[in-house]
Amino acid sequence: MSEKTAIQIDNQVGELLKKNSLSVTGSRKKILQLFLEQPGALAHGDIERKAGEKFDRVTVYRTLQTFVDKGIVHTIPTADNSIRYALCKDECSEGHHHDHHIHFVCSNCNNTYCLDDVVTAEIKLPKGYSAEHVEVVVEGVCKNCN
Amino acid sequence: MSEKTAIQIDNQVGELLKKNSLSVTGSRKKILQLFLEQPGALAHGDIERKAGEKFDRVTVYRTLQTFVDKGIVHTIPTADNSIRYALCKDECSEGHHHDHHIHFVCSNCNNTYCLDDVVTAEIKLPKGYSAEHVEVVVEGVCKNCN
DNA sequence: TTAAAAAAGCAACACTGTTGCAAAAGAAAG
DNA sequence: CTTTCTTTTGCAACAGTGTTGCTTTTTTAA
Ligand SMILES: [Mn+2]
Ligand SMILES: [Mn+2]
Ligand SMILES: [Zn+2]
Ligand SMILES: [Zn+2]
Repeated sequence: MSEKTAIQIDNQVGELLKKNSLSVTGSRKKILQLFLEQPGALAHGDIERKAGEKFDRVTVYRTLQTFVDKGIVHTIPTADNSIRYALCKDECSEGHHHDHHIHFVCSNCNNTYCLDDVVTAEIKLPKGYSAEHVEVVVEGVCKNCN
Repeated sequence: MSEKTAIQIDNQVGELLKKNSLSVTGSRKKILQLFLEQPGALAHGDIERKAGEKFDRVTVYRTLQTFVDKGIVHTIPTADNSIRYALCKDECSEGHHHDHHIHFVCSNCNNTYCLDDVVTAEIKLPKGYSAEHVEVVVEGVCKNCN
């Protein structure tokens, strides 16, 4: 599959917003575009740098929070304490994320990837503990840097 | 095994500091005590609240950083982007942490535990990716809250 | 086109973490 | 125990991050 065209991305952006009953505004289109035109995850800072000249810092925060609430993006915790955001797959619905994939942070290029196809073995917890959610973050060297 | 006495903890604190060639100071003793007299992990805020009336905020930051550098404590990333700190096992040496255990965050009491005995299966990454470090954080209900 | 609802921008603020520097405390030696 | 040297602490100032209340602007829907 080749690179997506600007038109294709634009259509996808509109669809995504409508599907989630969100009004179509400049900041939402711009930020969603950023996610769609590249494969990895974005830190808040990245987004602010790329969209922030045009939009207020507060708007970026509120837009991302809206996307998380609606199940359009999900957050990825990292060791350096900076939240990353990545697009959810279609199955995520409002207030209920289904992202059970693991995340990979490249120590070289610092990009973060959702590895959707990696299956993780069930974890046997000690007696008395019950799991609700498991978060796996792998740090290493990515495909492009290897 | 019963609860540790104040004397026991005090001895342990002294030993730990000497073993790592750190001078024995009020803040280091106090903060190390906090870790030793309870099983879970501590957020920076916790420590600041419990030790901060006596010590400056900056001192707490610097003390924790020193402990991390020396391999006395290790950090635990969490979904809410607040770093937790927990005591390392004996094998950790300066600049080289060996904590390959998983971490458990209770969604009820909000305590964080190191689960040293849980073994995690090897993760099969896609071609081209190589792992250096794997971080597993399980969220659920802990032994005390179940 | 208009009215109602939602979002954006702005200012102000709280919280977190960092740095430089002077004062205080600790370690080592005599 | 006292002196000297080294390390740590406290303080002040600051940068970065995220939040809130309120007003203006934009979007939506009738
Ligand atoms: Mn993901
Ligand atoms: Mn641990
Ligand atoms: Zn890379
Ligand atoms: Zn609990």
